[in-house]
Amino acid sequence: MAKLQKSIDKRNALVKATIELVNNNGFHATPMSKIAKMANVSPATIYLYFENKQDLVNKTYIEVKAKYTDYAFATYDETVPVETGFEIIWKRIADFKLKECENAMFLAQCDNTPVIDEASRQEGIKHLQPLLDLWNRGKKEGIIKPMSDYILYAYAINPLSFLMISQKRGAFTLDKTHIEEAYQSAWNSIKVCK
Amino acid sequence: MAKLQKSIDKRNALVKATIELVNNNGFHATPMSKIAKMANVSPATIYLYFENKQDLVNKTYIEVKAKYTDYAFATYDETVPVETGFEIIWKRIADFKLKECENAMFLAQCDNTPVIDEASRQEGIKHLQPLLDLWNRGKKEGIIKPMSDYILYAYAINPLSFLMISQKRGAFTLDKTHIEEAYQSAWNSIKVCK
DNA sequence: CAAAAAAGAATGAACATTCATTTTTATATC
DNA sequence: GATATAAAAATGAATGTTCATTCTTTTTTG
Repeated sequence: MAKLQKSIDKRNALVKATIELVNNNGFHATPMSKIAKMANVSPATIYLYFENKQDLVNKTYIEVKAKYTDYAFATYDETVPVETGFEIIWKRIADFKLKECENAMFLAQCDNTPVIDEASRQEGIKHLQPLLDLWNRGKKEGIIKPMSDYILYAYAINPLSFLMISQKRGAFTLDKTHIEEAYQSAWNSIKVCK
Repeated sequence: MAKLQKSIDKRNALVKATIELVNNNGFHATPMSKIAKMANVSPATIYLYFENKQDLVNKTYIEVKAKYTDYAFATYDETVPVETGFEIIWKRIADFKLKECENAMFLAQCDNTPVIDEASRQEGIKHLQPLLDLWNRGKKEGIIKPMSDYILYAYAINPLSFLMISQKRGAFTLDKTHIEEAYQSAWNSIKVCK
């Protein structure tokens, strides 16, 4: 196998192990030695790819966040009507939270704790711009309530994180019907009522 | 001062210090020594009140959760109409998240990470029953959508956590108008549309 | 065979918890 | 009410472990 590919594989294995261990044990209980073991690598090797533990977690966060937004906007075309566009993006995000559960869990944990550098957090937010643009268009057209993007995100998108975590904890199961109900709730919370 | 009162004060100081340090640094970066220092107590003293670090965090979680639900339902009277009851509880919760920011932040962090024992988590959920009862009544009366309590909570209540965290991070400020907008979004997401 | 990558062992710091003493409190006695 | 004393509470200093990171050596690659 080519040297470069091997390096990429090793790096990916480290990122994957980090996600898995942090998800299951929390940041406080995932030592570098365990990450190394899970990635089949010596602890020292981690430091060839990352500066230190904080750097490893920051970079993992940014990469997962990028994966998330790439997925979210993959099928979105900004020429589409606002309501359609919102549904497309929303359903993709819901899909991501269901299918890429490990990645989504990791983001949820990072977004609610102080484990991530402020700089890396800012970096992660950037990629969300297409959704904010869509909302701005919706506001101008009088379709979406003229509220802060934070409130829109809190009601339209963030509830999915809560549902995903509940599902992961085994408290309840998120099926097709639930997703449809959730979508209606999301849309009802941000659309202008006629 | 009476001996008993002094003990209570010391225990409270420990709980308070735990909340503050975990909020600001995360669980992984709050050693017992710092908790002790902030509470003006010797590290050894912590072990007179709590079994170990895990126990300290679990107990802190349960106590804060109880404070949260006590506050939420303090002015609620279950004979009131569903919509009124929901508004009363919702506004109290919003109030709590704004005024008891430290406590609310701590809960948000615990609810999104694996730092809390499953048993303690279960214990914390119990106190939410009055809200679930209200929702059941609303469902029977055809006022509230017949959805899982998890979905209702995800849309009606959980967004406040996201808004509070955003506010704490300085990203935006939650004022009276925002709260009113948020309330409307919450209600719109769970009410049956006529 | 030289350079790069990886490894395992070593290092030193940080930490949770315990231990041996000291201090405080409550009670009993005068 | 003052004093003595036993029990309880609290302490600061160990203890032993775990951990992130580095160092030296070995292995792999081109």
